[in-house]
Amino acid sequence: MSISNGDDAEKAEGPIRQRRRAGEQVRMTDVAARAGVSVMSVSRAIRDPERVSPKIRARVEKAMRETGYVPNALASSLASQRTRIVAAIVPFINASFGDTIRGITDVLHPSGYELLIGETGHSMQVEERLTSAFLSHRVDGLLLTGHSHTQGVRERLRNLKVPVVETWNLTDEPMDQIVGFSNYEAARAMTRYLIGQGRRHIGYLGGITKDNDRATDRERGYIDEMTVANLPCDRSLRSYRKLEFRHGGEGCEELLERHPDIDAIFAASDMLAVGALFRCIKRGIAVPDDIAIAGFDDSDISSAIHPALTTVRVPRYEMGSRAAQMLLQRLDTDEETYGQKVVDLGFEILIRDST
Amino acid sequence: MSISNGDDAEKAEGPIRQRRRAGEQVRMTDVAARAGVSVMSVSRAIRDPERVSPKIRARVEKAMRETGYVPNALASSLASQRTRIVAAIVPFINASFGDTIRGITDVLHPSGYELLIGETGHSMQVEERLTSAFLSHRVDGLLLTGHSHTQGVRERLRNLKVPVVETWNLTDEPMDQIVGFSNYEAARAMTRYLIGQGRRHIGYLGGITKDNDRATDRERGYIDEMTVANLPCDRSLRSYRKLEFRHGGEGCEELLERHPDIDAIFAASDMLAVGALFRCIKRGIAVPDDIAIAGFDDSDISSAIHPALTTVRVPRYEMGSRAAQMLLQRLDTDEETYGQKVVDLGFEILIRDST
DNA sequence: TTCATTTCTGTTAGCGATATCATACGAACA
DNA sequence: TGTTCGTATGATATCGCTAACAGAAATGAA
Repeated sequence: MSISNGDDAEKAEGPIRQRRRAGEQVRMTDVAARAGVSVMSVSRAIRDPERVSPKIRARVEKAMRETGYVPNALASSLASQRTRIVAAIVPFINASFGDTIRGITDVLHPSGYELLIGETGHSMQVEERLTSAFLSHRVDGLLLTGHSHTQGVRERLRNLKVPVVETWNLTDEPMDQIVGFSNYEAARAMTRYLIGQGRRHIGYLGGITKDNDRATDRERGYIDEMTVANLPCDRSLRSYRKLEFRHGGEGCEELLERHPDIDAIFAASDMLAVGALFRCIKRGIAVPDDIAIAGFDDSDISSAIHPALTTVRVPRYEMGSRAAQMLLQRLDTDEETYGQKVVDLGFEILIRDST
Repeated sequence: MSISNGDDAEKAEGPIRQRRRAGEQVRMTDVAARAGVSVMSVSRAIRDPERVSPKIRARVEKAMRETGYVPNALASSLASQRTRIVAAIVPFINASFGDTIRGITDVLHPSGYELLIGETGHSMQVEERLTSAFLSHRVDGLLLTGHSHTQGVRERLRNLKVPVVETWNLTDEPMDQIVGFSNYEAARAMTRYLIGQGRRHIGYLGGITKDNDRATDRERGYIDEMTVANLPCDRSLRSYRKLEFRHGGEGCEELLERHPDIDAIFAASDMLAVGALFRCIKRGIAVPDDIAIAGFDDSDISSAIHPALTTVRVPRYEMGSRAAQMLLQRLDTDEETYGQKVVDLGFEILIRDST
């Protein structure tokens, strides 16, 4: 029997491996040591303070303060299999979706969730890339805009069983749950209103419909209502543009050139409507006397301009907050307690001076 | 020496513990088994395909496809000590900061980074909360708006040694790095221009300065330039509002009431400027003949309205893309290769019809 | 007081990847 | 053909935390 000496002991331990560690990072172990308790007590003191004695809680809090401990959410998520992160994918980060995002965060933050935001630029390909990235990060839930997605997105979400809430439109067959309003019915309602005002030659100024179910449904609404009223709505009466002011002006010109006798323009976005309205004014066309102009979205500007814009109010903020609520209900309760699959928050036609 | 038998072995293993595992989640081990290689080969095939033989690469890719493997970024981040996530904190998600965010993601995404976005609503308290949350998630870098932050934020960032780039303003003493333009000089330049146009009674319509260095600096710029020119700029000539259209109208009324002889309004945001402009038109005040109106930001609408708005163009998109580049340069190179601490992207006075 | 419960606290084994080192395998050269 | 060196692959020990269980302490009932 040999008495092991220093050398042997070292050999027995094998080669010394040094692993890169973040600078001065304080771990839970360090806090535990300092507080003279086990790591589990620290973990509990942070996550569920009610379940440790006041004495331990106090010592842990002191130790955390003294060490400047910042919990590592990665390790926590890996061990607990939940990240407390929700991802939202929107076509564009602008004032409209900004309201929706605000609705989402106003609900998520108080519950301790963070929000990852992705912007597709209206491309389904990008949406698919973003989805994959977010799933890699193991988000607890996903909020999507609209109900048209690639097959790849659908499969991946189904496989990983991530709760999904779609927003900004309705459909009978959501991937999971959907909350919004009927873009189709809203467009029909506005078209019907314009017709009711005696307008007969109504042009449509819409968003680009590729990869965009909201734009598609709004256009369908316009076409269907015009068709029912036996009024013309052929391709020459419709112009598709990106949703920016200057494109509203351009689209307006295009319609006027093709149909000088047009007596109304229904724009599927306030940006386009305002662009068109300014263009009409600049060209000396009276709004609403010569041409009525209606928008969609009730953005800030629509009530500030002169004449104030007739438009569709949509529940931008509510779609976000409600979607987040629906998600949280499923994440924070143990069973899969579904609410309704489809939540219709409605819309409202706001009649102002431009029609 | 005892030979261990089955029983002993079982005893040594202790009680069997079942741990909750996510549903059908495929792990790297599963892919490795299916491909008949080690996990490290799978890891390398994913992260650095050049370093495995084409044969292994092909087998791994096949196995990944067949199993529908989705890499777990949490585990990866925990082991590698990098998340490939960058966080950005903005005061508000609107079109302006939307451009900046687009600049950021356009740079981050191609490099495989994701973006976490936080919105403060112009509250430093919220900024502090968000910072803590993001640090918990061990973001690799942080992009902040402006250079005024709470002491808590500064300490935490210093302790954890997270690279930070501030944006949308300049200062000689950034926390780390800063990229933007001088809000102060821009406001001075615009004020100087208005004075040069012969305006003498210039009102200021600014953002709320609490917790907002950009708003503060713009106001300082206006005041300093007016003072140098020996013109009045006392408190009664200044109105502070939230940056929305309707507040522009209200602010305009307030200034007109207090100073009916005002001959120019310098608004620290296009929203306010446009609101003021519309209000003037509605009240029959000629712009620019009776009152000149200047804005700040060159937002979309400023060139669409009539008369087109004189404003300050600021590098919204570039501030985002450049900030992200500066961050990536430090994250993706091994040494701490700093570029400049302060990057001035400049601004531009756009003279249009409203002045 | 004694025993059965309930409440707290601690021990241990992962969570799913990557870093590090060890080893096997060829190619290149003498 | 044997040796050397560089590259491709594999084994294993973490990363920092929490779930699950076990044991200790406190509480209550008899």
